[in-house]
Amino acid sequence: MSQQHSRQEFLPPATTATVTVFASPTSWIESDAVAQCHQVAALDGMMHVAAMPDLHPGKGAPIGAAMASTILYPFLVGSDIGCGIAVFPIKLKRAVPEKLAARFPDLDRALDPEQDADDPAWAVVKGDIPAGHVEGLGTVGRGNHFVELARIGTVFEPGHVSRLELAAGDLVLVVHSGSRGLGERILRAHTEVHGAGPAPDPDAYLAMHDDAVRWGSLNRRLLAARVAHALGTEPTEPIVDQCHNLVEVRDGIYLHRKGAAPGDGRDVLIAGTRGTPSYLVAAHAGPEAGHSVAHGAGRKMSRADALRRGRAKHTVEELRRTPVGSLVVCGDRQLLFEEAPTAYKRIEQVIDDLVDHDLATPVATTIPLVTYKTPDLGSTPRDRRRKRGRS
DNA sequence: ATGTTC
Repeated sequence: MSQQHSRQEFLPPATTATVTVFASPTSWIESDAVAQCHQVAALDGMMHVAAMPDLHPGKGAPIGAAMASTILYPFLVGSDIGCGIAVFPIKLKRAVPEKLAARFPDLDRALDPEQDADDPAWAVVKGDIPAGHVEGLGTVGRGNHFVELARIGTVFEPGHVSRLELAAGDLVLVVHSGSRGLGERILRAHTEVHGAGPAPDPDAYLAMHDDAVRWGSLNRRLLAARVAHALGTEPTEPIVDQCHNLVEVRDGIYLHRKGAAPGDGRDVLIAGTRGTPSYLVAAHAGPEAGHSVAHGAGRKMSRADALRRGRAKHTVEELRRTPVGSLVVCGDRQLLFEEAPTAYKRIEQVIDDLVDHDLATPVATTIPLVTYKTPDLGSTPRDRRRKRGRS
């Protein structure tokens, strides 16, 4: 027995995890990202890596993948535990992008439980704030996060859309945000001791992880409520709220999702870009796909490349007023270039790949009207203080 | 991605 044991140490792992890429051969998939999938596949305990058509390289681990393992690796979820996309119906009498863009509240400023005690957005908080973490509550964050006012565009599945009590032309708020500093703190606490190694006490990690997932969902509700009130209407319950950075325990296996949304019989909003439609899909992914679907268009360029190439190719004005006629509220010029639609893959190709692999059925598109990322240029600190005073 | 950078 001991002989058998020692012999195995000189052999390759008995089982090498499978890697499946759910994309067509012509889809834009960087070889670096596929290489990362194979690095993940070589980890102890790894069983299967399912790469989504929005796959792109991440920091250490690929983004746009579901990874099933007998061992829990916190770095495969990353720091933004609980990040996800929620969709909230919203009713407005008129939707003129210019007028509405000016009314968005400052979503870089956290809701303070004492100073903002009378803010009506608090009504969406039913129980305790997860982990008691009030820092950054109600803020959208940076990177690819946003709050978007959009209208339902093409309807592919009329029955499904009417079951959601929606119709073409109706307005929705799409909120993409995560757990801000909380998830970052949870990953850092692990990494400082164990690096990219497994969680020594998976249940202890999962308890903190679950807090971050709940916090992210609550934060998306708070963001939607802040915007709804600022636009003169009441908050609603989300019709969709799927988290794409999390680990799910399934039949005793840890299914890590990093930029992959739960796709087993659920509706998912797959984000396009700040200038193209997004797709609401009915997801029906099986085990081969890690029960998952894509979470967005997926980056085609690194942030550095997008900034360098974008400055040569685009003006700030054309990025703020997009091809679909929407406005982008983003006072951070660098972020505006990093998040340019041309820095992303074509969302239609991502959706086609999901459909071709029978992972999802398109239900409807959402067309942006106003995408809020961070307070606008020309909005000085004094302007923002005055705006707060009014709201 | 991030209570981040010099």
